[in-house]
Amino acid sequence: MGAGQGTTERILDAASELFAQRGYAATTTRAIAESAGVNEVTLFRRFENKRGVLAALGERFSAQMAGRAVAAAPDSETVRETLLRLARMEIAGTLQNGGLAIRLAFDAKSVPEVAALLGEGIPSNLEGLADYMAEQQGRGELRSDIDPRVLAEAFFGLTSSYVMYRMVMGIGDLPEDVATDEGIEQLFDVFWSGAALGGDGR
Amino acid sequence: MGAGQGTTERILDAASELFAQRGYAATTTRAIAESAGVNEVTLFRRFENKRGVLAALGERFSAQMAGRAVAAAPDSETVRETLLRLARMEIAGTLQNGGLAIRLAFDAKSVPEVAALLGEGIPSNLEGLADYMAEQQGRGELRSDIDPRVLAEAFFGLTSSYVMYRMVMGIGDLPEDVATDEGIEQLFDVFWSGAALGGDGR
DNA sequence: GATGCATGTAAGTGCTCACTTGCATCTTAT
DNA sequence: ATAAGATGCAAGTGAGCACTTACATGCATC
Repeated sequence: MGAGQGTTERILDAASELFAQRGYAATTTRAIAESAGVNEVTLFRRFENKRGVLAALGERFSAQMAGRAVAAAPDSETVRETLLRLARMEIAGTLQNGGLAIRLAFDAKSVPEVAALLGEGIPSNLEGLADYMAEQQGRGELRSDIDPRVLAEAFFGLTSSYVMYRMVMGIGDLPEDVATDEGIEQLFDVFWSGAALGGDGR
Repeated sequence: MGAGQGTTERILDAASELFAQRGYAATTTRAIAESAGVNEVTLFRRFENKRGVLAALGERFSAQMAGRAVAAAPDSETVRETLLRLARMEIAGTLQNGGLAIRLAFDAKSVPEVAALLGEGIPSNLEGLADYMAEQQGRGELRSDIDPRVLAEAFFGLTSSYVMYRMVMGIGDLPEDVATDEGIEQLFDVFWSGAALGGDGR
């Protein structure tokens, strides 16, 4: 095949799946190549080295993530709707690449190149959401007796552990359609009822 | 030193810390030995192999866990108190061994021996808590419009991601005293206000 | 049908890792 | 003092891994 295009994609797909399943360090280049149905040498002709595969994956990843900011909330939406939508996006995005982000977040502590790739992604996401929470507290939409960072942590804690349980630890069923799944709304609702003003008489 | 006793403990302590930080596969026996201030050969004289260290760690671990059931709640406690106490115990226990359990839960998918060690630990914990939640729903202590398993998942999701952020990903400050820490109570309170009956008019 | 390009095959290099072996040293109990 | 047991040290073995090199094959285009 002269289809040099598809080869790169197949390698990245295989790498994404294997990294997510086993982590970066435990995934061999041989396994990636085999899983992509490609010779190992081809992998090294396409990418400078194993780290290069990870880097390319990172670019593809952040391209997908591009539209995922809280900021882009239409005015017509209630805060509850915005956060539920964000939760579904968060879960869908993380599920889509097989829990890759969560897995890599774990690897980051032991694998320097992973840390470099992930960079400030997660902390800054957390901070961004905390800012949003604080803003909504100011507007009286969220209870103010709780640190906004705690609210943000609770939010991401629920979404990330939702994916973690299912993709990494194999606990619980995968949702058929993230956009409409009942269980996700229930889980979100526990958070929301706890975070909204008026929920607890505060 | 003829103190053969302390040596084993020091090796296990070092292994626990390193496994938690880097994961099982990424931790070398050399690093364990060095961190324990012991020759690598000594490690292999004390334990049959690397897996043996993990197994010994597992026994010590489940010994510590022994008293950590929800069931042991005194009658004088409210449900809120019981769950908060459980949350603090959960967090303290997981922090104490440096996020080891969470880290190993991740490794389990790629490292068969880790999976064998962890066994059914986490799923059964989840189920046990779900049973408790269902019971409290029956007594009118918790809102009934949410699947008890979702409540259990939300609970463990918050406690485990609390530890995950701090120990594994290095985000946020470590609590000085888990038993009294304010942040933990706030985080729990988000869950509680969302889970309790009457919190949301349901 | 010749040229170029992507891929496959086979073999190998150098490194790190789990784990071993042989011997010296130190501590403790007798 | 001596014997026994725990530890250290130096060196090595075999396996797996990332990555390389040299060469052959197939598919397009001109």
